[in-house]
Amino acid sequence: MVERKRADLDAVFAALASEPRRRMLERLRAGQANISEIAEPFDMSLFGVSKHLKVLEQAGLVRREIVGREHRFAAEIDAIADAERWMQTHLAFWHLRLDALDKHIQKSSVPTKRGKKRT
Amino acid sequence: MVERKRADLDAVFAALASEPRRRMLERLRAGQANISEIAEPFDMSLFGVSKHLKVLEQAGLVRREIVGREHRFAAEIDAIADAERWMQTHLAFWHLRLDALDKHIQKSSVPTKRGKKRT
DNA sequence: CTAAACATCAACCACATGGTTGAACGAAAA
DNA sequence: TTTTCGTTCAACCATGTGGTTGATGTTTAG
Repeated sequence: MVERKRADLDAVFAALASEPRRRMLERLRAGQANISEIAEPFDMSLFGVSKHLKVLEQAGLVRREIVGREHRFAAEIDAIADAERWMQTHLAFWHLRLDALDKHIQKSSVPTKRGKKRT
Repeated sequence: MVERKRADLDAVFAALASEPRRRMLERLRAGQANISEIAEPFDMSLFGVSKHLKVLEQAGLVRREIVGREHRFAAEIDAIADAERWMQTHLAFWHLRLDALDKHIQKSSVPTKRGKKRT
């Protein structure tokens, strides 16, 4: 197995909790880019963009490759996949519970007041 | 259509970017609970927990129902589903691109130096 | 060599976040 | 009514975040 370090969910979710950063990720879906290119559509200082990219990098959402005087960034998939897994699990448990509730409702649809509901 | 207001992704992701809050959500998968019950496993003041729950509530991740002197919380699914959708989309684009790259590699596996790669 | 391009650094500001405490308030139980 | 329970409020503190600027450092181009 690839000894990939488990993504820090706190960092991943925090990095995603910013519209500019999500847009930068979307930008990188089209291929790699350097900071100036990434900064282009934003009304923000270059250094501001650089800071955002550092957040994404530390969360493992992008990879930086320094080539001469430019820093080229590329989207990274594993971190986001980990976060997605947490959500999937959460949703799965949720649906399990809804199913259970459904069954419960069907059972107690008989109007005899026998079952004591705790809620 | 249910006129459900689009979840604010910033708020949802930010709310999820905290281990205590994720644990609280996990707790609520087992059913609703009031603040004291939710606070039980945490080494934190009641008011601290209350603040976390407010964050979850404002992100639309939980629903609060005031019953007498207690505030009962229940997990809410739509907001998380929205965030999950963003991730799904992101991953989908990613895989599309990987597929395209695969094809490109297969094409250019013939050693004639015809295709000009821009990267 | 000199100049331009790409990016960083340190310092700063304003504001949000995560946590505490002690006082207070409304509802329920005695 | 008095007490207790569940929770909020205001105030406070420390730290993190999002943004700026001006100076600096490297790499490439002229």
